[in-house]
Amino acid sequence: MLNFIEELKWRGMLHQSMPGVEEVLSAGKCVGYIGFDPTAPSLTIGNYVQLMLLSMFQRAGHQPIVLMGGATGRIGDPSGKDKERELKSYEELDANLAFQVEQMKKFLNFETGDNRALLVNNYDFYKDMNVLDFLRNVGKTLTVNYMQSKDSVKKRINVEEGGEGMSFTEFSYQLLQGYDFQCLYDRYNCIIQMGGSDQWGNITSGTEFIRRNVGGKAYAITTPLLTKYDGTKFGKSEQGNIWLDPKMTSPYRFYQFWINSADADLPKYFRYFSMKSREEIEALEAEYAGNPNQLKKILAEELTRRIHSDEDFESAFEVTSIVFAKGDRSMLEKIRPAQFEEIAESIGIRLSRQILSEGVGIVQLLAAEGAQVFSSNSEARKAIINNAVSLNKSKVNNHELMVTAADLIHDRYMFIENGKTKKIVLDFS
RNA sequence: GGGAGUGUACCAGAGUGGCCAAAUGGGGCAGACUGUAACUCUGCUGGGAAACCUUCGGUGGUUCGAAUCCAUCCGCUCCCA
Repeated sequence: MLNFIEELKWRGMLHQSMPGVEEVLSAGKCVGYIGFDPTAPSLTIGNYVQLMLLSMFQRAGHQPIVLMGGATGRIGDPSGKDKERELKSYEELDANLAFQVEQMKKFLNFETGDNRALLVNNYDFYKDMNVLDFLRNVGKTLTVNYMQSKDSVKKRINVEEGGEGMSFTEFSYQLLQGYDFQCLYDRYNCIIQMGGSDQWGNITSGTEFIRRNVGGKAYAITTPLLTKYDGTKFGKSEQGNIWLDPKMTSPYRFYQFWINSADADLPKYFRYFSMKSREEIEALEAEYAGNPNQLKKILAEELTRRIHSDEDFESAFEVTSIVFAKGDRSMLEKIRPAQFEEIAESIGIRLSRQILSEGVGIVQLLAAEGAQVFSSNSEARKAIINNAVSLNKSKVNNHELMVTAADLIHDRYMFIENGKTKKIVLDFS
């Protein structure tokens, strides 16, 4: 069985922890939780780090609780945000929450064992509470002074340093999160809260709640904020966030995200995301020390298989090998129609055949509504003039080129590349 | 309630009557080099083939001409009460 803290340490996933956690954890089964606010209809690859944490916690024999922020999501966590946030509608939040819960089920064991994961919604803690109860039972716990001393609050309040101010609503967020912890402590004997390092302040508010209101002892553990080697935010690609929902980020794009990651980030990513053991990971790193691309492939494969499926990986892998192969139009012609269909499924965009009937300018085609390759004619033209665009594996060097049905592969597809990594199949079905 | 500021493109931020589609930096995209990496260098970064059109919080004015002046409204911040 895993030693939870040891595991976190060698993976570089331990940022801060309260003294005494190690002893408590090694003394036997503990209950711990991580909160997730339903701010989006899918979890992101960033949330996945927290799921890994819960998963390791579970594999170490402890019991994880997923706390869904039905209530806290309605408020908005100010941590790590330099601006007040737009509130989301209740409908949207409820829908998001349902989607995210579905995704969770894939990564934690909610079904069997005496340490099976529990799912709790903090809306249940508040739905029957009125304002006076809140002020007397929750608000009374912490002083404003204490709450103000938290980093996330200080940054926003200190105007000399560019703080933008903060509404009372967001200021109260830490009260909710603190009270959450207390409720879980009461109901499930939950004594550990985990989270990203930006959550430290909120988590320690929770341990204060438990100490003051029920005289208990609870602990905090945080992971370092995962960043890219250049210090920028992890988990965004050119096209935006990397979601776990295949409808929002296709398995192909998910696979490509890892293949495209920087060499310098790889060791860190491997330790954060791979379920492989320490021995396996260290062996792989030694074996492929001079070949980071191979390591990227191994990690990309593992994650695509786990987060999506074996079939999704096979498909993403195959599409990648075809689409990135060197060659010319004749090579595209050799691809079987059935296989082309699979490629189109990953990176295809459907267009009406009609626009080809009389021939269409390459610029107009690529900027066409629905083609989504470029957002305007001039953008498309500039890209072509910059030598960035290929049609059926050959560079387009004339922005007035007319495209006709003769340019179709298998009388149906066109293969467009913008730059080296952006590949699109136009599907004139 | 009183007072002082402030609002410019993805972000930061200059511009204070024409030379402004708007400096500069960051970010983004692309090209060269490579390995679908990084570094470096180069180009592009509102729309339009162009004439020209739309943009500097909103509206309405002044003017031959407004991001720039005036009025008014809205948002944000700070100080006093």
